[in-house]
Parts: sequence; structure tokens; C-alpha cells
Amino acid sequence: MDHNIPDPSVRRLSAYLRQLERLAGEGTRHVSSRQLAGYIKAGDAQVRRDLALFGQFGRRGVGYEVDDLINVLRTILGTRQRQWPVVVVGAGEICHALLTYRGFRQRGFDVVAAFDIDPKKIGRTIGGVDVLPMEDCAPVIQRLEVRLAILAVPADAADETARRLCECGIEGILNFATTGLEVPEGVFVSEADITSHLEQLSFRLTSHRP
Amino acid sequence: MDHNIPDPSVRRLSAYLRQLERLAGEGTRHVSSRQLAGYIKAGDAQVRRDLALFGQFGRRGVGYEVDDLINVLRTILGTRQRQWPVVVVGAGEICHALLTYRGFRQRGFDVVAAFDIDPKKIGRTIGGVDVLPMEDCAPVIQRLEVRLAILAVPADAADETARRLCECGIEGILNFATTGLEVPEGVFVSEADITSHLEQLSFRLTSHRP
DNA sequence: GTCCGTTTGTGATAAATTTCACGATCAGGG
DNA sequence: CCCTGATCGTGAAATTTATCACAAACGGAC
Ligand SMILES: NC(=O)c1ccc[n+]([C@@H]2O[C@H](COP(=O)([O-])OP(=O)(O)OC[C@H]3O[C@@H](n4cnc5c(N)ncnc54)[C@H](O)[C@@H]3O)[C@@H](O)[C@H]2O)c1
Ligand SMILES: NC(=O)c1ccc[n+]([C@@H]2O[C@H](COP(=O)([O-])OP(=O)(O)OC[C@H]3O[C@@H](n4cnc5c(N)ncnc54)[C@H](O)[C@@H]3O)[C@@H](O)[C@H]2O)c1
Repeated sequence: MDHNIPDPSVRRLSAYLRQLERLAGEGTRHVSSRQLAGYIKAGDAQVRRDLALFGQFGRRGVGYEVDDLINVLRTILGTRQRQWPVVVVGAGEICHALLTYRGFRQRGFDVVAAFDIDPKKIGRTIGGVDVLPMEDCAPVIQRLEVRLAILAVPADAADETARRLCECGIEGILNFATTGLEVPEGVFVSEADITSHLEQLSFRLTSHRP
Repeated sequence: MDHNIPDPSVRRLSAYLRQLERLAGEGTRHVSSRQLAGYIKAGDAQVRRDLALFGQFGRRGVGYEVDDLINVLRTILGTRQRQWPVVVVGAGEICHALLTYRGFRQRGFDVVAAFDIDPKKIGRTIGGVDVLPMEDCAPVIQRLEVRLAILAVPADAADETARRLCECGIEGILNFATTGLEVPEGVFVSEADITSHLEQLSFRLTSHRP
């Protein structure tokens, strides 16, 4: 398959999938690139281009079949064939929200364990998931073949913890800490810094209004 | 000031600020564009370009003074002059994490209230913030001149709730729900869908490894 | 005061992403 | 069977974004 898919395209593919799942829930059978584009801030050509990076999935004059396209997108994003086991590191507030969230499963992700260094947290079960000591991190990750981790530790522990996770074989990190992580080649990081999102909104409201 | 600052630049400005705050905490006085670029995945020219969109803040042969640049970036992002009051809508798990988080204040944001429709949630105080009934939404937003809202309601209530917030005068929405929102012209939305982040990582681990 | 190594700011260039535009294809109806 | 209106897929063009590369400016050494 082709290399070098742009990040913005992947983000949009995920957004298309969200809309398609909603449409499927409403019983809609077909959808056009124009409709799909309407939900996102994008043009119809953009939608077709994004999909064209991976093949031909529509029918001219008709559009796309919703169920088909859902399967296609899940296959592209990697959440169709497999259920990804995920670990959360740092059993604080964010972790609590993640472990009680019921939506990950049906989207292809399965939180299998949480880790912490605080003895007061260790041993608890949150949303059916055990909070384990950090020492168990390596064996659990290796035994369950976990490749994705969510990092939810305080900022000053983030870089060190990320390094440790990479040593255990983790290949993708979703980072909630407010630090840019330094990770080895071949490890992907997705930044979920909430403050950064607020700053982007603040910026748009601050500069140059019409 | 110039219009049309690209989104990726704003994201990076926020990331630079994060690193600068860390450097300031460590007592570092000066930093070069090359150093700053090292923390992010970017080149040094990129850093200078991003800053050049707003003016000249460095000294040739020397670099940037950390404290100065922090102030510059806060001014650009709009978090220097004012403390932004923010409301959270949907007093669930995510909301709980947000209200107990102590980091927003020092970054220029102040969560002033949370809203919910569930009588069991209303009347509580979480992290010093009151959970109010949705009916109080409009008056509170107007009295405190709130322009930013964080949306943390279930997906099927998101669009309707967003519409309501916009009617109250909200101009920026940080959306945790898994739906693309439809908002009026002039309202900015920042998507914080956690599942989407996981899907992006899953995609990178799935296709075309070298 | 001059030289030297360093680093910024920016015009020019390259690369990437998005949009345009149109031929090809399809379903439905007369 | 052929026409009509709709929609995809995609080469080409336009636009946006990132990189290169170098003159200008700076601090420090001597
Ligand atoms: N809660 C929010 O709304 C929010 C908002 C923005 C950013 N963040 C960031 O997200 C991260 C997590 O936030 P939170 O509110 O869940 O924090 P928290 O303080 O509630 O939880 C952090 C947890 O990490 C554990 N921990 C500390 N050091 C560790 C280590 N070295 N290894 C393993 N576990 C360790 C602590 O014991 C604690 O349980 C922080 O970096 C925070 O800055 C949170
Ligand atoms: N918790 C997570 O880890 C997680 C992960 C990914 C996405 N999300 C999304 O974030 C959003 C919030 O998640 P959560 O876990 O906090 O949900 P939650 O169910 O814990 O809380 C939702 C809250 O919203 C309130 N609510 C429902 N309808 C409302 C309305 N019309 N107006 C005002 N309040 C209303 C409910 O009473 C409840 O208190 C959801 O859309 C969820 O899909 C959450």
C-alpha cells in the first residue's frame, strides 16, 4: 500500500467514519461525497481524494454505500480485523474517565489494564479494569501484545514514563500530558493536550475578527 | 494584524509555549530556534517562520529570551491580557477530570461553572465549581461574559446542546463528543475526540511499515 | 577595533495539499 | 433503447505550507 498519507487526511477519514456510523444508525443506505463533506468543513472533491488514496469505493452516479464505506474505513484505519488492546498509564482523573467509557470497545479498542506508582491506587478496579503497579507494565504489555498506550501521568513524569513504555515495545502513545515527548524512531505520538485546544480557540477569538 | 494564520502554526505556537514554560521553570534564559524545533517534530526554519507571522522577537546571533517569548506567545494566543472564563456542559466523567484539574488557571483559563440536565448531578460542587441546571446556562454565560465552552455530553445530545450554547453567545466550543458539530458562522470548534486520536495511531501501526 | 562563530529574518524555492473541471459511469423514466 | 440528472475518479491547476540558503546582526575574544 502507498506510503506517506498526510495526517490531515487520516483525521478526516476518522471523521467520515464517525458520520457514517451515525448515518448507519439512522438507517441511511447511501451517501454522496457532497453530503459527507457537508458534515466536515471540507469540499466534496476533498472527500473523494481522501478515499482515492486507498482505492475506488463508490459508484458513479450513485455515491457510496454506507455499510460498505464503514467497513472500508475501518480496514484502512486498522480497526476492522483486530481489536486493539490498550493500556493506560497514570490512574488519575483522566484515567478514571477513560476506564468508565463504554465507547472504545465498539470502535476497536479495548483497555486491558491501567498502571500507577501510587500504592493507594494500585489494586483498585475501575470500570472493570485493574490498576496494577508499574512493575507489571512490561510483562502485561508483552503477554497481551499491547502496542498502544495512553499516557496520563503528570507532565514532569511523562517523558521518563514514555521512554519506559517504548522499552516495553509500545509503538503508539496517546499523550495527555502537556509535554512534547521524545520517543525512539518508529514510535508514533498523538498529542491530546486539552489546554492546547483551548489556546487554539482563544487565539481565534483574539486576533483579527472581521 | 494579519489574517489567515494556518491551524498547524497555531498548534505549534501552543507547543512552543509549553516547552518555554518548562525551560523557564528550569531557569533557562535563552533558547534558539533550533533547540525549540528539537522538542517538536519540526525544523528550525519552521519555528522562525511561525514567529515571523507576528513580528520579530529574537536577536540574531543570540536566539530568543525565554521570558520574553513566553509573553509574546501568550499575547498572540490571547491568554496574557485576560483570564478566559469557561463553562463545561455535561457533568459526567470528563467534566469531573476537567473540574479537578489545577492546570488551567495558570494557562489563562478559569472554569466558572458546569451544567447538566440530570437532577442527581445538579447542586454538587466538584473541584470548587458548582454544577448548575441547564436553565441557568444563558444567564450565567451572559453575566460572566463567557465566550468559551467545553462540550462533554453524550454524542446524541451534542448537536442540540451546541446549538443552544451558540444562542447564548458562546463563540468557541471544545468538543469531546464523537460528532461533528454544526455551528453558525463565526463560532469556532476544536475537536478533542479521543477515539479519533486512537484511530490515527492505529492507522500508522497498520499500513505500510518499512 | 576587528575577526569569528552563531543565529535570526526572509526572499526564493520546493513540496504538499486542496480545488477545479470534466470525462466516465450509473439509475431511472419515458 | 436512449435521454437526463446525478455522482464518482482523476489529471491538471491553484493554493497553501514547509524548506533552503544566505545576508545581516550580534557577542565575545584578543
Ligand atoms: N484532568 C484534566 O482535565 C487535564 C487537563 C489537561 C491536561 N491534563 C494532563 O493529563 C495528565 C493526567 O491528568 P490527571 O488529571 O489524570 O492527573 P492526576 O494527578 O489525577 O493523575 C496522575 C496519576 O499519575 C500517577 N503517576 C504519577 N507519576 C507516575 C509515574 N511516574 N508512573 C506512573 N504513574 C504515575 C499518579 O499517582 C496519579 O494517579 C497530566 O499530565 C495533566 O497535566 C489533565
Ligand atoms: N469518558 C471518556 O473517556 C470519553 C472518551 C471518548 C469520548 N468521550 C465522549 O465525551 C462525552 C462525555 O463523556 P463522559 O464520559 O463524560 O460522559 P458521561 O455519560 O459520564 O457524562 C455525560 C453527562 O452529560 C449529561 N447530559 C446528558 N444530556 C445532556 C444535555 N442535553 N444537556 C446537558 N447535559 C446532558 C449527563 O447527565 C451526564 O452527566 C461523550 O460524548 C463521550 O462520547 C468520552
